[in-house]
Amino acid sequence: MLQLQIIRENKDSILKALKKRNIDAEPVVNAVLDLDEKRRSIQAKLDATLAESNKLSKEIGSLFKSGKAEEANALKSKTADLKEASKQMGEDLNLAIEALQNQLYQIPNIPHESVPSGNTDEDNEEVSREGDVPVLDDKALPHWELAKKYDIIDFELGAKITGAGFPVYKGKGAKLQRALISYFLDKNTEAGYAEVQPPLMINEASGYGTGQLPDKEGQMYHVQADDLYLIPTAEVPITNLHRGDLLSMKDFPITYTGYTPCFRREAGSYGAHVRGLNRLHQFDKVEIVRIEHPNNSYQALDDMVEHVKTILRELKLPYRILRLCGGDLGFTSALTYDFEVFSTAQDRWLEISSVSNFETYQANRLKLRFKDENGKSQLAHTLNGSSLALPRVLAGILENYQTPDGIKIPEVLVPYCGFEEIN
RNA sequence: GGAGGAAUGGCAGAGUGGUCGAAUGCGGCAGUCUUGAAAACUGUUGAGGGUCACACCUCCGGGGGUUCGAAUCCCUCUUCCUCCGCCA
Repeated sequence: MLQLQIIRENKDSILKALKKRNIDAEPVVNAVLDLDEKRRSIQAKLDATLAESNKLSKEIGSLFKSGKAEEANALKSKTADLKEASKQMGEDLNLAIEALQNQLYQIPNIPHESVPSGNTDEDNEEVSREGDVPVLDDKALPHWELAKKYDIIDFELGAKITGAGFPVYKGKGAKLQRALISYFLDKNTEAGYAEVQPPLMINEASGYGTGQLPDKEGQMYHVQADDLYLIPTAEVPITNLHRGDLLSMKDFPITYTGYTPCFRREAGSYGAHVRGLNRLHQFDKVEIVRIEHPNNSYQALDDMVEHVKTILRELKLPYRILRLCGGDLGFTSALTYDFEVFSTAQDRWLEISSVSNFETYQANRLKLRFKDENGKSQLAHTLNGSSLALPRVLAGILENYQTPDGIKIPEVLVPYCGFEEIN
């Protein structure tokens, strides 16, 4: 959520920046400014009334103390009107605050200046590309065929147990998945990220904190009986670890990594592009999260990008990095780099990581602040990235490492797997 | 699930109806001392709103109530602790 003060002071530049997202934010920004004005005016009146009432109370108190009960009782009657008025104003104030909040929730983050303009994923800017795309023979199969051939992932079985998009990993497929999780976590902890295992369900406050609510309510599974949501990503519980915190400078940087399953309803997604592992309702992901001083957050973002690169290099998967354009940028993000692995057998790029700086957008909702060098509290910056999303890495490995005789295991994973080939 | 207890500033911890936004300790910051550091000593230090700046207002887990006045009394919810039951 954008900071009110910044909206007040920079309306024009905010509107201009939001145009990169192809939205005209003027109506909502105007509504925010009006409601803010309204809120302050109600607040001022309420404060004056309360001040008067406080003053009377003190007088009454001192009159009682000095034994002038009669005068005190006379004053009491004067407070009734004030009380009634302040009650009404309090209700008006709450309504104004709520309305203001609702409008603020509708304004997305301001794109970073480096974000290219554009509407769709086709307008994303490729910033680098690395790795060799293997040359496969004509009999190369997409991963869902390979999964069946070697009996390592069973989509139908998962559909029986739960539904489409909930695969069952079997045998070496399950082991490979576990190997990847361990490998990712090891890489991340070696790089200094502290490992955590957060809850897989979150409450409403956490959902609002990182911005999944109210914006993406329909994308999360909601457990009605307890009013909890299944996490769509570890970003939510891990970033919320510090909701409400007032940090000191020496706490920075705060860095975490965590493995969790992720649950996404993905309502309305069908067709060839969501086949196999390409898009699931439940999938595994290892996440990295950082909380940073504002001056350092873009350096941190670069560090995260570099870190993910080293993993993909070790896995020897061909990848490219995209800087998301305004139209494709997530609601809460200021700058996002997507990593995509080239799947030879499908002849397409698969998104396997998304690394973002949210600047103060989430921190504002989280009330995640720190004391700066002047002793002032200000909002921290939050960042996160996948390192990595398992299914598409798995798809990439299966497809790119296939041979007529079986699927080779990337060298770095062999110690984790305990075998060199799936056949 | 049942019975009790608790929730206070960055942390610990006093405070049971009227200058309490809140003692004290730790921590933080500034200074004295020191070649430097530590120790010691002195001062300072909650958050948010509001204002050009003051004033002023709000906040003692959340919500509601009693009262002229609530951290303090009542109701309710949440969370934590102890005991009992159940259980991976």
